[in-house]
Amino acid sequence: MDRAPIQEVEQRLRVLHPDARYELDFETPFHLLVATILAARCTDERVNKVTKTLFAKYPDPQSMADAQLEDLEEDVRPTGSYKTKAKAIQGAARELLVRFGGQVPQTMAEMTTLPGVARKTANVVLNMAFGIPSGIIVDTHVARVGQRMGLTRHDKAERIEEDLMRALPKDDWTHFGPAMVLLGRYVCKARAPQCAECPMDDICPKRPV
DNA sequence: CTCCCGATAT
DNA sequence: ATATCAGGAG
Repeated sequence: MDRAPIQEVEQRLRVLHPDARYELDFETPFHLLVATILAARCTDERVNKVTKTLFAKYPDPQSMADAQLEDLEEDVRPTGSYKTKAKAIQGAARELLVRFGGQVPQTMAEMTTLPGVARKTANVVLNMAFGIPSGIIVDTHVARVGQRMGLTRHDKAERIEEDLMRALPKDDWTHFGPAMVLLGRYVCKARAPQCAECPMDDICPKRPV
């Protein structure tokens, strides 16, 4: 077997993680947008620690737009790339105010005009905050697991997403991403994949990635 | 392709 | 001590 049957993978993921959600804490679409921008090359766990205090200080686009950039930088520092990220979340907050009436836009085209937002971030917000099947979340976990299981032979997120979207009915898109993240984070781990305990073991070609 | 940066696993 | 992890912009 050189590739796992993706429908079967999704079926099993449904059983294992029926309510799979992205693990970023948020109360509003704006919070999820900010949290996801901060999640670039950073674990969700660390983002949640940072956003807890961040959202207490800056709960909405207006307060974040008005913040001192230096304060923002200090607040998001533990997530890495803090200067870039502080600028991105403040820039995004200002764009929301100026162009979208203070609301997070609900289309891929609009979302990806925001600083710090490409397809992965846009998909997280559109899928999780609005329930819009804009695409499939492809983060490092989905990419790695997808490659190991032979669900794609590409290594760029956008191409991987295309392969997955082509192979899966739209109804499965929003579930598949977060469920694959869980599989990747706890079983099909980057460093030491736990194949012996993997529910996909019998259908996985185990490609080296 | 390089740069942005910090935390944890080994 | 050092490798590895985690997306987007320019």
